[in-house]
Amino acid sequence: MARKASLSGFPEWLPQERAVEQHVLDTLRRIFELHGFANIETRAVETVGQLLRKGEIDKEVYGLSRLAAEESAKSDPNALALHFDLTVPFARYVVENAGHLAFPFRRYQMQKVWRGERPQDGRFREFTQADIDVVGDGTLPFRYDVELALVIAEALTALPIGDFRLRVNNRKLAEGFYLGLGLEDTAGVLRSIDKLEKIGAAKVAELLQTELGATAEQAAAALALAQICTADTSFVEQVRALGITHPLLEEGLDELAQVIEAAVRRAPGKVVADLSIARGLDYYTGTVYETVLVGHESLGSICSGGRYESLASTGKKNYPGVGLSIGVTRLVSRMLAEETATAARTVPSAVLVTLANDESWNEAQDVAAALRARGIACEVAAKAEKFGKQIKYADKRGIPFVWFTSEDGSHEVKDIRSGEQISADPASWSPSAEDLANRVTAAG
RNA sequence: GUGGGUAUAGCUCAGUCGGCAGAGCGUCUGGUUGUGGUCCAGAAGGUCGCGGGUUCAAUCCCCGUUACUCACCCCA
Repeated sequence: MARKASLSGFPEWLPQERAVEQHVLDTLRRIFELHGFANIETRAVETVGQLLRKGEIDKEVYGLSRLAAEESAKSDPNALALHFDLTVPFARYVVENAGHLAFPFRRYQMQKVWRGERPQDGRFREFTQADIDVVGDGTLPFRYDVELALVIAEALTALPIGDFRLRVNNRKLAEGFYLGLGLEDTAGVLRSIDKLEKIGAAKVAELLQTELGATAEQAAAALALAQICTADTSFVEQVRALGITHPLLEEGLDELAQVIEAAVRRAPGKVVADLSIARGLDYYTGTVYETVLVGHESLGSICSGGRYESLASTGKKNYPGVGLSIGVTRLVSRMLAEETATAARTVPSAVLVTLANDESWNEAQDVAAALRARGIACEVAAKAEKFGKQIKYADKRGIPFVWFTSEDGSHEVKDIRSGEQISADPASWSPSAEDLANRVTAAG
């Protein structure tokens, strides 16, 4: 069902596909709000200076200029560009509105973002992210790192996407371990470790020795750490068994253990401690999260995030935060391609009100109005075509019910899936709960 | 940004070793004086991605270009 877009990387869905995406967004919204997250929306545009504050990914950023504008200096920090994620705009928003927000501030945000990447399966240039973050004024209790993992696990469980694994690591743990091991270039080690799944342990060991000057023993220890992956807190013992000590390592072990301990109770089987998770560690300062769909690991992470010790700051003030971002478009594109979930109809209508003759249009509108007044989505046929055609109109759209009104004013409604036809009253008839809305259901 | 593959009907693809362009599915119309999905008949729909070259002749060969696609990079 998933089709190629005319412009690669800028996906557009058919109505039935969009229904699946909307179901995902509705579900996420419901779960996030059940956990008390408030919604905000930020503008699509930020200044270049704001977007590049943290890093050097400028080649991924789409600039914004008038067609008539002169070729202006790209380095102009006041030039405008489309946001490439929702975290950077959120950080700006927090600083700008700090006086109006109550901290810790928890928000969710579901918007399009843009990245000038080479598109591929599951990778887009325009896509939707659904973020939740909590940001504190000055300090933010670690407890939120635990809570967010649970909220995300609950949200993903509510989606018709099959099994997933929320893999959690902690940068302090990894960094402390490498420092205790005597490897100073912790970022370099992490970059190498990140390749573990792709190139294998032997190649990574080689890389660590040739490029980072590690000894064979140090490389082996670093690899041993990365290969630890447990569904409970037993990773702590496994790390200690490697015999490395460092204050930062202890702190990281304690934090990660808190997350896993809570997850074992509240989201059993969904969250694992995976010490090979290294991505994004550059900007994160503690907990890091990454999520894969079981059986679709090659799709990459569908939800990632972590702890920033200074998500935002202004002079004296510092705002630490922790958050995660769900790649809605990536997730939906795979759901559509694999048909793990499908929408029953191409339109919201549950009922098509037919016309017996062209003069009965007003009466048909009365029927439709009575149904709509009770929350039943319906539409009225435009022409008094043969009933066969009117039924076909409904069938092609997946509309389950067709309404007939006789000249004597009596009504009948037909379920075109079963063929069953019964007399009905527009003031009281209702479809079953499943047929009321366009249901999105997981494939069996 | 680097490297490989592909480009023919709305979709999935054939095809001509250079000589008027094909199938299946889908779409539309009719077959039923009114209750669909089957069946039958018919129709519409293509500058063979775009530009140039070779040739009597190019959708086919050559060059360029654009788009799509896969891998790398990076990431949701």
